[in-house]
Formats: sequence, C-alpha cells, structure tokens
Amino acid sequence: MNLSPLHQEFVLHFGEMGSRWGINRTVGQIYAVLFLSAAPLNAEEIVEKLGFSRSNVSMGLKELQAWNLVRLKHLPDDRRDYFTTPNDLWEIVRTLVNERKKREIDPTLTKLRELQLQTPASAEDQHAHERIGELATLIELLTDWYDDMNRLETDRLVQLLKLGAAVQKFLGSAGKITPFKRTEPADRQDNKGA
Amino acid sequence: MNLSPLHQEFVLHFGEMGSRWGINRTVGQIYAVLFLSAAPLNAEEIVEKLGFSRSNVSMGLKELQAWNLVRLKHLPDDRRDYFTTPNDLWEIVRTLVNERKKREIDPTLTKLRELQLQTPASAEDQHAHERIGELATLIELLTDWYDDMNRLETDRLVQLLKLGAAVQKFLGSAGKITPFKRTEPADRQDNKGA
DNA sequence: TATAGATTTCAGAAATTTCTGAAATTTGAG
DNA sequence: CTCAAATTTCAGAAATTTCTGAAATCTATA
Repeated sequence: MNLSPLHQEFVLHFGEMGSRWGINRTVGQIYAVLFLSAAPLNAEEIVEKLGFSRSNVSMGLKELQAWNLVRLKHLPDDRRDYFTTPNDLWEIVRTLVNERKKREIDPTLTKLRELQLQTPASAEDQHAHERIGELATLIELLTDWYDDMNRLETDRLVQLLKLGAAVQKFLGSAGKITPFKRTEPADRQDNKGA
Repeated sequence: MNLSPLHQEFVLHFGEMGSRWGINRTVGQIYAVLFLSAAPLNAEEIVEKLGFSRSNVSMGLKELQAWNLVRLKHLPDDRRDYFTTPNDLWEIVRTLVNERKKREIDPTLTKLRELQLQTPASAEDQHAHERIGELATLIELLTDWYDDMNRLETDRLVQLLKLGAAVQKFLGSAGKITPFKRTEPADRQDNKGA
C-alpha cells in the first residue's frame, strides 16, 4: 500500500467500515482513495496505491458504479477511464441513503404488502399477519417522510437539521395520539405450538 | 423448516435481508421468528421451527442480545430462557438505529476527528485533510440531529414524521439557494502523484 | 479494418464466515 | 453439595465470498 500515513489510516478505516456495510473491504478502500483524491484517478493508479490486482480494482469500480457512488470521467487525449467522487458531500449522502433504501428497505416493504394479501389460516398466522401490517405501516411512514425530506434542497435541509428537535415548538400541543398501541406480551400459557 | 407458509416467507425474506445488513442469514431468521411469535420462545422451539443446530441458535440469540434486539424472559417453573421482541415497533426501530449508529457511525466520527489532529505533510495530504474535516462536520450535523430526534417521545416523533416536508413552512423564507451546488472536480493537470 | 491499449470476464485459489456436534460450563432444585 | 437440565464454547467441516491471473472483449484511431 503506497500511501501517506494520513491516507493510509483513512483508507484502512473505510475498508473496515465498508465490510460492516454491504460493501466489502476492498471496495471500501477504493472508495476511500477516490474520496480523498483531489484529481480523478484511473484504475492503474488505484492498483499502485492499494496493491490489489487489476481485475479486483475493475470489479470494485464496477460495484461502486452500480451504487452510483463514483463518477466516470474522461480526459482529453487519454482513453483511460478516470473516477471521482462528487465534491459535494451532500450529494454523496443522498446517493448512499437512496441506494440503501432501494436495496434494504423497498424490497421489504413490497414483500410485506404482498404477505398482507394472504388470508391468515391459523391463530398464529392471524397474529403474524397483524404484526406484518404494523411493520409495513411503520416503514411506510418512515420512507414517505424520507422521500419528502429528500425533495428539499440542501440548504433547506441543513436548516431543518440544525433546528433539530426545536421544530417541535411548531407542533400543535395536541399531544395525545397513540401510534402503535403497545399491548404487553400475553403471558405464556402454552408453549408447545401445535 | 417447520412453519406455516406465511411465517416461512417472512422468515426467509428476513434472512436474506439480514445478510444485506451486518447480521447474518440465520440470525435474521431467528429474529423473524421471534418477531412474529405472539408468545416468547425458548431456544429449543426455535431449533424446531428453523431446523438449525442448537449451538447455532444459541450463538444467534447471543448476537441478537448483543444488538439489544431481543428480550430475555423467564416463565414460572421453567428454567429455560425465553425470548421476545418488543411489542412496540418504535422501540425496535430506535434500538436498531441506535445500535447501527454505535457500530457504523460513531467509530468513524472518532477516527475522523483523530485524523484531523494530524498536520498534513504534503499538498495531497492537505487536500485529504480538508475533505476529512468536511466529512466529520457533516456526520456530526446528522448525528446531533438524530440524537435530538431520539429524545422526543414517540407520539411527538410520529407527528413530526407525518408533517414531513411541510415543517419547512416554519423556516425563515430565506429562499432561493441552489439545491445541489456541485463544484466540478478540478480539471486534472497532472495525474502522476509524486 | 487492423492494432494496441484499456477494460472485463471468469474459473479456480485463497480467505473468511458460518455452522455443527461434542465437550465444558453454568444454574437451580432438591 | 449433587445432579440433571440448560446453555455456551470451541475446533474443525462446510459454505460462501473475495481475489487473482490469464484469456476474452471492447474501443478509438491510424
């Protein structure tokens, strides 16, 4: 690994983090290198910096492109592909959240709605069916809210974030609405399910 | 796998999803079973339902406990451990987000702040240093906001979420600012980094 | 359209993660 | 304290994921 200590520490950390997310260690490191670089880099330069095989870098870049996390550039009189990350960090955050939502949340919501169409057969299924409905409703509330926020322009969004919980001043002091009524778990009489 | 079709579909889906998150397939499935169950379950019951080895279930439950996603219960005249998920879905969401923040975000913020203390040696490091600073600032804005929201009681939170982007009505009409200000990456003069 | 440079694909090797059964440990009732 | 039930640990097996080098494909231009 051919990097200054500052670069190296950042890159290694991102590699570790990457692997806690869906993305794997090398992909995380490639991203980190691009993120820190002032100028766009081509694949060969990434190979030099990180010491991965050319094909591994190629696959990593492809994955980053699939995530929309990386931007392809071309320089005059140079056929090679160059890659950058957006300069605007907010754009990065938006992409990241959008993509994760697309992969992690949306398919679940679809599946839940689909399961809700089934008519529950047993008492067990009846309970499961209710739980699934509650979950779908909650996820929908969150994603609708997110879609809404995502439509705001960044400056507005930042204003809101800075305001933080203080926005609640603007809520009617209506107060008492119970969203998901919490029933205490039934005391267990019987544990040998049929 | 010894489950009704409804349960089975949900459980399999959650397994897949689990593996897109940090958590692995079996842990996801164990969680799913507990989530749907009206009554607390013991390890042996989970073994029966899912067909994993007893030790695998034990490890899975341990991991779910480490994530605080599962609650341990005891029944009178029964030495076995029983597990449930909270009935209140908001409690689950809060736990999930808190834990992921703790594992995925907080360590990064710490690392970034630490790297910011280094004095950049080269021009490259100078740029990287700035980028790291920007990133730290942005993450801090987001986590501070989150901490703030997390302090609200659920009813309040739900009100805010339902309000969605409409909250912006309350912001000063500061107005016309460009949404995604994207400074194009500097044109690349030199690509052979020292 | 030939060709040299650039990129991608892909099958197997290497590394990592997950899963199991057996053994060890813990726990609580008697 | 003893015993039996319950749980955990752990080393190796199994499964999955990642990585590589070699070959195949693509692409711009001479």
